[in-house]
Amino acid sequence: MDAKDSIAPLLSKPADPSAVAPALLDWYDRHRRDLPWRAKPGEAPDPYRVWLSEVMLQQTTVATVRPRFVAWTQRWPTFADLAAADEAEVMAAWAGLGYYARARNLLAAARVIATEHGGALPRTEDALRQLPGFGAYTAAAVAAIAFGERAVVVDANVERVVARLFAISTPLPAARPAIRAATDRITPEQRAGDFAQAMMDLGQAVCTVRRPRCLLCPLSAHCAAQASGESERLPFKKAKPERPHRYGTIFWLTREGVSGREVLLVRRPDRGLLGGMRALPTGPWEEVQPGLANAPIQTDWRALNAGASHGFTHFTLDLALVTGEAHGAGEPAGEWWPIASLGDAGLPTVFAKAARAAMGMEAG
DNA sequence: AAGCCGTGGGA
DNA sequence: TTCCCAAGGCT
Repeated sequence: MDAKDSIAPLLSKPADPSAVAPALLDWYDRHRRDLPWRAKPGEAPDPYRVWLSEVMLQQTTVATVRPRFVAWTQRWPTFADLAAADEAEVMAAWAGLGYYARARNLLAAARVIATEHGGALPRTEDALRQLPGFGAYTAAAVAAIAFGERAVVVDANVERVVARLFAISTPLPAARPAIRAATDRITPEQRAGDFAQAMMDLGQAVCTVRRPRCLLCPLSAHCAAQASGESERLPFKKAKPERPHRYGTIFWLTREGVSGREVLLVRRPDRGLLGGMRALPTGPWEEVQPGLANAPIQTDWRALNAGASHGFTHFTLDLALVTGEAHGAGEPAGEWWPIASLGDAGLPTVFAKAARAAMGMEAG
């Protein structure tokens, strides 16, 4: 080995980018995870299942997705089944998974696929990119994993692995163009789908955010960050703004229905936070507690010594809980839902929490 | 382009 | 407790 070879890792790049994919694919063939949406070796992938898994896994952990994926594919096993589904049922089936625009886009895309693509996904990245819910990542991932196209797949795992492999010290998100270019350099012509999944498995199990297991890494010999001892510090990230606090009121409005107690639910507007989801009525969410503003009806509201606190991505919400009994005059907007089967309403987590609190108070 | 958009788990 | 983060997309 001459001097040039020995300092190569210090030049902020793998000595030989073309050596990365073979080493990684060899590791993947021995350590790949067995996942419900993943084709077994030698099996043809099912594009519907690949697509659904990619959407469910956006910003969502494998542990959370696994049971939801199984339940979903039992209920809607194909594009055609999903395209024919009722929107309210689809939204309720997504309840608790978060980022609810994903569910709306999933259904919208299934219907476009049924009506304009003969019931099958297009194979190319560019064509996939035109469908609702397909951004740069998902289009590349589906093209590569479902159809074997050579696409450059970059998710948060790949960003981390590649930032370390090439010791890219520009903070995210400014580093994205450089990271994508570097990923392009190590993506193989063959098995691009396995390569992408291998990078993600590696990022999940070995090249982790904290305490990366560099001793177990099949790429350590090629890794610039490993050579310079800065694996755990990369990638750098721009600091995030601090999360503000907001306050609101939940109105737990009940009545005696034909088959037991019922509570008033509303449907949130299609766009915005928790868009299109069933919900408990709330007033505005503001920096100061808004009290009984925008109550669904005028009645004798009673404050409960309970509420719900919930962290969203960009603010924390504290909801006070008030209860009231519907009187005869004036029917409020919304739907009356049997309290005994509230679990079937498909409430987002913040409202499920509040409902539990309200029922606990009433039972106690 | 940067802010909006959920949730649950790990440290 | 609090903070960070995960197979991102949309505007």
